[in-house]
Amino acid sequence: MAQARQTRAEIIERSLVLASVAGLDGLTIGRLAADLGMSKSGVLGHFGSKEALQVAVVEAAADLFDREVPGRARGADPGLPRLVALCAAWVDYHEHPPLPGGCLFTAAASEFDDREGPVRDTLAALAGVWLRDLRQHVRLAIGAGDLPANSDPDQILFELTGHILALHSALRLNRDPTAPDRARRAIARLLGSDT
Amino acid sequence: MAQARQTRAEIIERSLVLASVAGLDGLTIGRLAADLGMSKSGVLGHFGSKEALQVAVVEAAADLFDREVPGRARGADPGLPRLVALCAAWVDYHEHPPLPGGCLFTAAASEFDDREGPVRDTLAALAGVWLRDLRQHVRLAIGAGDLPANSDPDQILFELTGHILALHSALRLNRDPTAPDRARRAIARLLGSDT
DNA sequence: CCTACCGATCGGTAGG
DNA sequence: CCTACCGATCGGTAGG
Repeated sequence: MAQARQTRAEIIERSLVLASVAGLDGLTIGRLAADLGMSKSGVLGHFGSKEALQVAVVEAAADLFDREVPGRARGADPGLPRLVALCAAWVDYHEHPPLPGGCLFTAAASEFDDREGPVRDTLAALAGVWLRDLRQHVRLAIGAGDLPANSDPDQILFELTGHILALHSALRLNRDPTAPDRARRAIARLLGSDT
Repeated sequence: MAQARQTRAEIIERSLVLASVAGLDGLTIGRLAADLGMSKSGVLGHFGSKEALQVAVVEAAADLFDREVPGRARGADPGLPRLVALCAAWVDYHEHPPLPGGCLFTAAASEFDDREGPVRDTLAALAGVWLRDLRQHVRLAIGAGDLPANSDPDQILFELTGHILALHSALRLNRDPTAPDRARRAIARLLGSDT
């Protein structure tokens, strides 16, 4: 039914908001049902279990990320220009998060990194896809001479993710408004475009 | 009573282990009581509320961090040598965490960064103390000519915490054994001691 | 999608 | 520190 799909989309949308603030565990069927004016079993019927709901929420967060970050950099040429555009969109996404609790990925990764199961596996797989995308443009940039020939792509990715994680932490824990500019400066230095 | 203090210490010790894996919310009075062979009210009596227990656990995690990181760098001279020693101990602490779930601070900060209340306040205050300590040695290093005179101490701290957060993420989510060396390399480059 | 319900567990309290 | 208990809420199921 189209109606069922619509209801499912509404559940996911609300789940993204709740989970971004309270975490994927803090997201409860009861709270979700109350917010949506549904019964608990009505909510659960769309997913089967809380764990399946959590996986669906993580996948929806990935779709959101794809729209907000790669989606906004798609116009830039492959290689360094695309890498720079991706990083700019990535910082913007943290500076102006589409969800009230900020990047659901960053929070969920920290929440599930010590557990086993499908939620953790989904998070790790999606992070892998994103890093592979970035790595490709790092390699193209090196090949084009836009990054030093002796650059280590994985070292660049390591430091890049660090700058983003520092941004997330400085914004949310320290509420430091200078963090986005610090992240942009760090990234510019890393990618050699600070000249 | 000395016995009461001893019991409290045992509760905290067990709490550190449980919370490092399950988070400060995943830490429950019932599980704690069962593990310790106590009643729930016996556990709760030492703290008054779960929130007070969470604050006590965060403070105990700070004591642990102090022993493991600043405590091991205390022999190095103030300024760049101390800064380098602090960073080396910081990476070691993540590579060989004293708790099974890794740095409880990093996990708890992410868990509580969107909430209000004493747990969040305690976490933010302790992070502030640690950054102030680091900042002092960055400044001394600049004053001594061991870091460029035009260095921005807070930018260095931002990038430093990023490298550590990237280390935490790479170790725990990606289970990447090369992460500690990547963190050391990134830090060496940041502090100019990679020559 | 609903009502009605399950056993388990939550944080916390009363009273000793 | 205990027993005994509270109301609330958890994820989930039966049956429609």
